[in-house]
Amino acid sequence: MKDLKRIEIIDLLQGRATLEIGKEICVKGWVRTKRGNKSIAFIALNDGTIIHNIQVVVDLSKFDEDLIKRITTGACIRANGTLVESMGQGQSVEIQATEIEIYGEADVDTYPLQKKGHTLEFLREIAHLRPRTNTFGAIFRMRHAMAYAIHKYYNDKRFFYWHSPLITASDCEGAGEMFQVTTMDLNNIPKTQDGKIDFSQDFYGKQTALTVSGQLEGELGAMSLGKIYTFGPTFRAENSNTPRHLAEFWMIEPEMAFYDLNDNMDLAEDFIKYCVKYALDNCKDDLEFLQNMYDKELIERLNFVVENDFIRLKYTEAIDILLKADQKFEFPIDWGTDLQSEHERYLVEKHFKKPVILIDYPKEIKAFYMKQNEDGKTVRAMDVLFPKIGEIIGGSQREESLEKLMKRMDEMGVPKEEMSWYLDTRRFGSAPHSGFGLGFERLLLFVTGMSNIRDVIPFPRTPKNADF
RNA sequence: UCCUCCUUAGCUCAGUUGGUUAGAGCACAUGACUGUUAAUCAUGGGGUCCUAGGUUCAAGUCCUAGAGGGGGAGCCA
Repeated sequence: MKDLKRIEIIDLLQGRATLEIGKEICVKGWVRTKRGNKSIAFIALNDGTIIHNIQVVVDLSKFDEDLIKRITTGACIRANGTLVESMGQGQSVEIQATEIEIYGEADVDTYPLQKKGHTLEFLREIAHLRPRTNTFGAIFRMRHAMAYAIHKYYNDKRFFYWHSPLITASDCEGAGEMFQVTTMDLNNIPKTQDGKIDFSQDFYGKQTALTVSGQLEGELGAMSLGKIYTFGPTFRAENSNTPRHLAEFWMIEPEMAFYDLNDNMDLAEDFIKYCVKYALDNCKDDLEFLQNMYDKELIERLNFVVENDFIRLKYTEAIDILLKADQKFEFPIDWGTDLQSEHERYLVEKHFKKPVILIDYPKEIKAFYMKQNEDGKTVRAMDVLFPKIGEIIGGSQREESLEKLMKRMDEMGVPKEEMSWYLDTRRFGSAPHSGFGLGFERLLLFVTGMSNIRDVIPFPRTPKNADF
């Protein structure tokens, strides 16, 4: 078989390569469908570079019958052939095959992917094969594009990519049950004399767990490099079984010195709009597919978010709106308690019909590190609420006063001794600063139009599921 | 974790009041067709009715428990 340099299908279909009709080329990829009759076969070939397939046309009189028979849905092949203008509808160019090699067959009786008709639930059970479908190809290409857009956005704004540790010994990073990390023999756990677990014999010499947030270490970066962001995996051991929660997810956490809450909101809004705009500009084919298959208003909704300002609203004002709302809620509206999902949805989807940034929450329902307002009752927190997915960002201006911060830690029972490294930021050269966390998969839910977070990460980790 | 719904062929689903041999579409196999687009047409093979108990002359169908999954809620990103 002639040794030709492989051309990626995206280059064939989008004309990025210098190609001419009549030239002999080579493509490699996985067979999506094969159809035809006694004398001719059409193979739809996909190599993952783009959602569209290249059509390989096979004149059966020129090929061994057994070879063609072994080319089935899912098989991987290499094909040499002449690039020609298509005689059929549906594609502009196709390949008239001259030689075909099968890299790997896919047994028709056991290969689980078919030409049609799979539910997202079924595909979740074969997560190792689902990237070969149109849907998950589109989603994971977009996942990459969003990750790239995030790095580009912050790099262009002179933020530094900062690596907070994934293993941590502080158990007060924020809300959330933690996954313990240990090298101790669980069948023979060392005990101290008073019968407690002796963590001094563990790998780090103390009790450790996977991080639930890189924020506290992120603040150390901001108080030195000025503007940083983290972008890495985050672990929460909560028994959450919802379409919006994962036990292992990715989070982006920018942290900025000299930013007050307004600067923080400006950044959050600009950042999300940039990412959505990036998807619109760079993922057109994948977006159109997802729109056709899953969400008829997807592109319209993305454009709407890019073009319209987010509503900015104080918690207290939100309570007033909800109290006057012409709608019955299951849960009572009461100043001082956190808003329920139904309340957030009312504000975002019914009242404003726009993304909403809620600020100045009661201090009792927010974390210890948030800057206290002068009213003594609220803190400079902000939650960005999106239609369908709810909270996509949570953040705040941080309390920079050592005295106020320590007082709040005492009130909330946060141990100051273990946190002395954190308090040093306030002890030495403290400064106003702010930051937030954006759930990467929740952003992906929004830009892909998917409705279950397990479908926007290759191998979802949830309670009772760590397959693959 | 709570509420609720679901589990029947490889996949998606139907299955009447508890009653004979559990059906369809797609997929697959064979055949037909010189250009298909989820190709079409004909024929054919294919079942632990989620699991374990129970009620009954008789259970895919009713009851109990369990497992897995969906949706909603809580926790949050």
